[in-house]
Amino acid sequence: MSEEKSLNFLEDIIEADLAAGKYTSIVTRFPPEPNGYLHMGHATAICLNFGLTKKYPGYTNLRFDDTNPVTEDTEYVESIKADIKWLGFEWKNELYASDYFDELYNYAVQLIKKGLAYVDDSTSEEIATLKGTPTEPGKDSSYRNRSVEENIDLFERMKNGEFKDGARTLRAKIDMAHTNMLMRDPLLYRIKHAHHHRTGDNWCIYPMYDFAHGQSDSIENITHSICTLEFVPHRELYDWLIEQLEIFPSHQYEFARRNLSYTVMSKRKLLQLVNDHHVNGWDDPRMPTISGMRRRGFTPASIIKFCDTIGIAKRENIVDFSLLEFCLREDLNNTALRAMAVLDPVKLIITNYADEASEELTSENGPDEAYGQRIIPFSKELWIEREDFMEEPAKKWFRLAPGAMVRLKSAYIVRCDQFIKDENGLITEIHCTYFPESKSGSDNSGLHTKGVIHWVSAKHAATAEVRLYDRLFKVENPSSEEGDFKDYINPDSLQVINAFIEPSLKEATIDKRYQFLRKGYFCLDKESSEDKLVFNRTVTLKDAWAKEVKK
RNA sequence: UGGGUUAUGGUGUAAAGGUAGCACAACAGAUUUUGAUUCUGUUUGUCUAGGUUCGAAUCCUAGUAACCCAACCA
Repeated sequence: MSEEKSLNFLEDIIEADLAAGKYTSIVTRFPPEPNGYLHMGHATAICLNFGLTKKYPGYTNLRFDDTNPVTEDTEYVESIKADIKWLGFEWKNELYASDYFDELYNYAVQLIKKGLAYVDDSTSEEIATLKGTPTEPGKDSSYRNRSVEENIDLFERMKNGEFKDGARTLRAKIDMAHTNMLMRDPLLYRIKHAHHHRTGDNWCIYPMYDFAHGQSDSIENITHSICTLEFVPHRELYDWLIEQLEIFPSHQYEFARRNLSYTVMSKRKLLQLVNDHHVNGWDDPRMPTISGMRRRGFTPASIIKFCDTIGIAKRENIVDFSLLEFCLREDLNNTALRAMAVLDPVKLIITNYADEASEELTSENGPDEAYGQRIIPFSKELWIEREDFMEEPAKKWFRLAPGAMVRLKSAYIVRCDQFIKDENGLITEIHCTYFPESKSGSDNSGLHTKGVIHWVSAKHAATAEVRLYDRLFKVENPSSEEGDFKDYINPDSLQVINAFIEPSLKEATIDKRYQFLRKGYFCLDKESSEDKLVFNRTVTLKDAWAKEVKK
């Protein structure tokens, strides 16, 4: 089972570290901020961090980066945990940056005592002005040279709630002329009289990302702290703080976040889609959120396979949506139950079949024999797909057409004798004769058809609402187009129809996936009820005929 | 007039001086009681210009392009 696969750059680093004896096992962490729902981008990070400690000795912590109480909430904590579990990963410890608030405070005092941090009374505007720009150096704040005693006193009073929000900050004392903007006396603590989802009202000062993340990594003995590319400039500060505090040296490594074509992947933009009601909530099946994809019918296996296939690197990228669909179909093809449903019905009447007769036919349930068989009722009047009939057949057409024969899946071969149109030219009935000796499994008719179509017995059919989803955006990269990304929303991303389904589908359950023969993969939606079945289309089947038509 | 990161087919990703490979997509064909699946084959690539070398995606020099950094967000 030793399939040779080349290592990505992080695996290279880890194998080198392990080989050099730097570590005997590794510790990674997945550090979401509990201020929104997880999306496909997070899934890559999850697969990466948890995948690494599956492959190499060690473990992964789940750590909520909850240092900004005004945006964070327990609701998100719960959804994040549920999503990770659903993907099938297990964290070693459930931790919170807020668990370390006392330690972080002490670290800050330590820095002050070393003369490496100071309390600044400047306003946010003043700080911004003094910061300079990427091409111009900044200037020192006039509060930069306060004494250690004064700083200790002020910082303690900040903690005690003596000052209003924004009145003062604690800053590291590094270098206001540094070429790296993040080293120009970065803010370490700010005052926020806000209720925290875990620490309540214990604190009114909260550490900034840079003073919480690396220190939390260190406290947890994280060996490989993996984040996305935009944090590259933070690494210098990350290392500086660890060095000055003389704590466990965690190391930060950065990879390029994955982008998916025809969607957006930033929390901010996803939030807009929800707030402006372009979608129906975070778990709308069109959303690239984990919860949306779950509802849509994606399987954990397909998502993990996708993450694995696209790999990991440091360059800009937009992954083809079709690769995700490929991974999805591959998994679903092997696992989905088969059933028949007619989404756009037209009636087919078998003229030589007895009016009141019906019979029970059998059909395979899945991709192989292990799935067994099920019974499907057959009768004189059937629903078939409107698009499976062509009045004037195109070249290479081998479905139903006047005079043409086609196999009804798992049933009989029929020949179209005539069809009926209404006053608008819409075909309402297709009349066929069937060949009794062509019954599936005992066919001795000698007939042969190239086309096979699905059907549902009209008098036995159940009905269901079916939601057909398409890509959310009309363009590959909505964020890089001119104007607002919302201008590129696909107005036809959701189509709701009513379908006729075979009766066995009334027993469908929400944990199962179904292939509606020739139409795609579907799953029951959470809004489904006994009175009204609702199915989501997860993804269509590949359609070679549709391609033929395009030509 | 700064600093950092990155450039390999349409897309993603390998190749640590020695045959540019894999997957998706596209195209062609075979099989098929799902125009699905499966199978076979084909097309397409090393950012540019120089240099080193028997040999360069890889090393050197000079360019070019894209992305990130001036939130009391993470």
